Amino acid sequence: MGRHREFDVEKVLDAALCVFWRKGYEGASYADLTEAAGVERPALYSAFGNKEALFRRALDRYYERYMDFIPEALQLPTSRQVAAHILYSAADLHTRYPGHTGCLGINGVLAGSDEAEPVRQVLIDARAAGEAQLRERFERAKAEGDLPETAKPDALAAFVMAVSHGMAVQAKAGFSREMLQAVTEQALSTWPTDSST
Amino acid sequence: MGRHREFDVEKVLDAALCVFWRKGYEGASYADLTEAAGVERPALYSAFGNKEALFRRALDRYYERYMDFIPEALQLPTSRQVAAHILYSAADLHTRYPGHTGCLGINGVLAGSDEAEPVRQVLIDARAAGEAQLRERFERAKAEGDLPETAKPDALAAFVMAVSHGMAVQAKAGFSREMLQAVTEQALSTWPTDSST
DNA sequence: GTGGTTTAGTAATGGCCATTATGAAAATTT
DNA sequence: AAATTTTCATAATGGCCATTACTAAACCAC
Repeated sequence: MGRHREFDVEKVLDAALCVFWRKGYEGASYADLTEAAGVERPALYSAFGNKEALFRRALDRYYERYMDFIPEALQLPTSRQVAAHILYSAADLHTRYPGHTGCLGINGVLAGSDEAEPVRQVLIDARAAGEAQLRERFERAKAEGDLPETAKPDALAAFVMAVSHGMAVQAKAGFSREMLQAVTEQALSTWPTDSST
Repeated sequence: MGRHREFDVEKVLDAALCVFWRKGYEGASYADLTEAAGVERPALYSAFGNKEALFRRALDRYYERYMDFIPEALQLPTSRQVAAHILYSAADLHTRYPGHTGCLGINGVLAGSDEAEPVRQVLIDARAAGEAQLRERFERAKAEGDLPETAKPDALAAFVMAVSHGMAVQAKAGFSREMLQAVTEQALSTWPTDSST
């Protein structure tokens, strides 16, 4: 019973996601969000709670819809393919939409006022979770002989993430996709090979 | 004639630099700045102008005092030493001060409200200038035979900067210096060498 | 010491911010 | 159709923001 919701929650979430992607958490105001979503302020509050909750929902959606290349990559047969898929996909994602370049997780709250600390922590945790998955995948690769005994899975995972994050920063600075692909190729040229093969 | 200034401009600038480093441009309020500097609001305005001008002064100081490893690196004899010096120095700088990790230029304004656009552009330009110097250095290395004919100086410069920026992000997420050094080693592991030597 | 000039510090100003009170409108239930 | 419940939209609220009048104090030249 009661009145029906007149807007599409998913569409509003997509609109909010784009605004946060472009302006970051603190840089995005409710004026920006309502304009992008075409929905009045109180509707956003009643549907999502406060700004932090809205950002978290947008972040979840970001991982679902745009970071799906991570689980894809983890299932590839060799560690090199895993790294290559992640880096090429990141280069693509960070330059795909001229309106919001770079990475939501990084643009979101690298720095900001103390009030944004909880949000910052959420993003740090999300990054750490991704990196942990990658490290485990590389540990498996080492056990399987795909990576040499001398390989350090934690360093390799951190390296792949660092290059990906660095490309996100560069994308925000206006780098072309081709340049980011060249960066990816240079990064992959350092990939260790199993010397016994 | 007239009254003397009672505070040390350099010290105030250092204090402001630290605040911007930690909180970014928009995240730093005048309440933060005056508290850190121990100087009242109007004194900051009369000495530096507005917030943007203060940030620019702090940024200049940042390059002078903390990014001096870039000109140092450019004078080293081989391209590999150049890259190594930059990456190790960045790993060190980004983790040197627990209170303000990462890089001022990146924490500053990766994303934010539209009002911060001019500041964002200043940082983009500063990054681009550094990268251009690096590219020119690698072009020289290629001409000197230190890098092979197949090497792409622009891609190598972008790669070094990407790894450095990525490490800055990771430092902000709490990575240890040791981990960043491992990332650096991985990045340097296949620096192109002149095959004719 | 006095006049002119620069700085210091208090306290204001207007604007934007996230959040919400209030009441009208719409839909479901009885 | 009447009662109830939920959403919608206007407009308010209090807080923090960058910026600045304004007054008092400190210094220099004469």
